[in-house]
Amino acid sequence: MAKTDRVEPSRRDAGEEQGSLRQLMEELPLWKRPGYLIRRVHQLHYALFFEEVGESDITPVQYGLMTILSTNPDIDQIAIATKLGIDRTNVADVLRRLERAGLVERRQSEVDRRAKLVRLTQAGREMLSRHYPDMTRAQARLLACLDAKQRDAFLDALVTIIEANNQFGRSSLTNEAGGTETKISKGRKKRSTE
Amino acid sequence: MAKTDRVEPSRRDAGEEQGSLRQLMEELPLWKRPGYLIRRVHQLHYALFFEEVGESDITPVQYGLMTILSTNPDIDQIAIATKLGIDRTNVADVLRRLERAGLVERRQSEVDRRAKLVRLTQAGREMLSRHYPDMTRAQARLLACLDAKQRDAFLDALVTIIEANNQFGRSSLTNEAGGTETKISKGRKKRSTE
DNA sequence: GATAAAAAAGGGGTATACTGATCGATAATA
DNA sequence: TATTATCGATCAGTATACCCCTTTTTTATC
Repeated sequence: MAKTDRVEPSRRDAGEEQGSLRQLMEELPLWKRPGYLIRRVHQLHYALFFEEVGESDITPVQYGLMTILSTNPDIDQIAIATKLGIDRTNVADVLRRLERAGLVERRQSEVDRRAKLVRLTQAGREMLSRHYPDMTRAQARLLACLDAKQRDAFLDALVTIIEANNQFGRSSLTNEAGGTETKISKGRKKRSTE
Repeated sequence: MAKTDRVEPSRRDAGEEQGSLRQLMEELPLWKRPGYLIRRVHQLHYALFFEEVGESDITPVQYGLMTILSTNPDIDQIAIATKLGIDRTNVADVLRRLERAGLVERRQSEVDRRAKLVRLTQAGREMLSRHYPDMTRAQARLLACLDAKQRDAFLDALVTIIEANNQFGRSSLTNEAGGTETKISKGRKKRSTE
């Protein structure tokens, strides 16, 4: 980690005033915080994905969304959000870009004129197939440093965490299974528009 | 096609046209893709962080940046980017918000007039201390579903992955250790501005 | 059938994150 | 010294991701 980057190495004694905070940090530095580590790994996956799939201008989220469409044609945007685990407004953004690229098409549902049903175009299906090996390679490279047992345990832990916490956030899966009203955005505090 | 919109779970047989793609997806569906799972966990951590620390309008990245400042006062922005593992342009964005909130202050370095040295204000230090328990609680809650052994293995795997892949992305740590010229944004493909 | 509740989509706003490019200051070299 | 290369910061642009709020349509209730 190399404590002394470019900044003067000896410059650390300026933190006198911090006092107890300093030792607080030593108890639980960044590299012990799961949230920090997960953010880093998340970014690494993005970088690997772009390196493997990059020239197609497709992002991991877009690929994931199209994966869902491939097995769920004519789905509406909220159902996509639920399955993908992202916010519904974000789904609309992603779909707009995919539609602009000609990879999906949206049309009004005749049954429910509020809903817009989405499906892959032929180009979308081809894109998905063509880059499937690339996507898989990106996934594999990310975990290449772990042996099979570690890898399984790691994926297991991720799934466990998601299932144990999926009541949080707008993108939870709760609104299809449990019909209680205390589900969406209940625990979120507002960000105070400032 | 277009029968049921809203898409019931049992509605999977509509994917006739996809053919081989469909079975491709069954081999490696979303829930087997580490990148997808990590994104979900990343978002869950954000949600938990906001639930615990939320009323302060502080984000995980901002808290992490201030944590670094607490042990590295008078650091420049590129050094922050290296330590935090984010892009340097993003550091500038985050700092701008923190400065606006009065939590950090920037001043020109006298030694190197290109550099702007950053440090916490008193308000920043207080904020960091005050919400330390909240932040810790958010971290703990995320992994509360794992037992101690799983937790250690999980954190271990995260660190392993980061260290094994840290040559990717603008936010890598490589440019301090290895002095070769092939380091930054070498493997990235451009996104083709469309 | 009229009214109220809920659902789907969209608009507006903000934060994170990265790319490419530029620009001023410093360092290294001719 | 003058030129060149590099470094730190910043700007413009884009994508992801979330919030709140509104509009339109549907469904449920009276």
